[in-house]
Amino acid sequence: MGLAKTEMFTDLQNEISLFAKVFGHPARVAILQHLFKINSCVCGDLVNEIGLAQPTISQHLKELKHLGLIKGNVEGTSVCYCIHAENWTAMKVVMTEFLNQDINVEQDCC
Amino acid sequence: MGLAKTEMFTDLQNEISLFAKVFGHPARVAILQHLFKINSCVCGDLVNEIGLAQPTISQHLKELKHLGLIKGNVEGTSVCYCIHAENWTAMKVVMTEFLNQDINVEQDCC
DNA sequence: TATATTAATCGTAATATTGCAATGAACTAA
DNA sequence: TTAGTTCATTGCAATATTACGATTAATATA
Repeated sequence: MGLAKTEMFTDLQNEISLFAKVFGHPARVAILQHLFKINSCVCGDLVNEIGLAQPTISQHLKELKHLGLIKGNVEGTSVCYCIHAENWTAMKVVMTEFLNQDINVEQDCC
Repeated sequence: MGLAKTEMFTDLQNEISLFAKVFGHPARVAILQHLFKINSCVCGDLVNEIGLAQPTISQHLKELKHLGLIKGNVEGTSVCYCIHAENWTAMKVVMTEFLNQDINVEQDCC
């Protein structure tokens, strides 16, 4: 099928999985790391930095933008992409809570 | 292609994306939450709890086990699955560092 | 031994993802 | 206007993922 049955899960479970999915490709991880590193970016830089073709980078940027983790401002012929700080923080709250589920658990069973 | 070009990324970038990918499906998120909640589990419970067919749950468990986030002990005819505490902690270190990239960044550019 | 239970595996269908060449759209500069 | 630059979109091929029915393997129980 290739199609997740999202209707049988909670909104939170679906939200977590959507954030995780966008981090589930090394190119998008690399793009985000680069944006954090230089704190401002245009797509051309990323093509040179990462090594995938321009349409491929553009597609990954689109997915990051769709989730709100980055924003892009047109500046002449180029586009300035950067992290969306508020949305990143909001995402971090959700993901951190998921990752920290283990803190109140006593012991594993087996 | 459907095939990530992992060779052009760092080990850390690939590691992050592999962890994220396994969280990129709500069923696996739900399985992990359930395992944390009851702190011990057999597959049959998960089938009832989550609502997907038994082979589907088994497949998701396999992926979680493959990454080391859960472990399964055979107990008679059933299998006791639980969180692999050490590996979960190790994963959390990697993912938390990735999520906290924003803490030392001054301001977004646009 | 025969039957039941539990979970893994196999096989397959449907859909999603990844990657890129080709093209297009928007702007800049000569 | 014409040519160049930059990035988005389209279209397609290759591969991955998701889901489940059917089956198998392993164990338990009558």
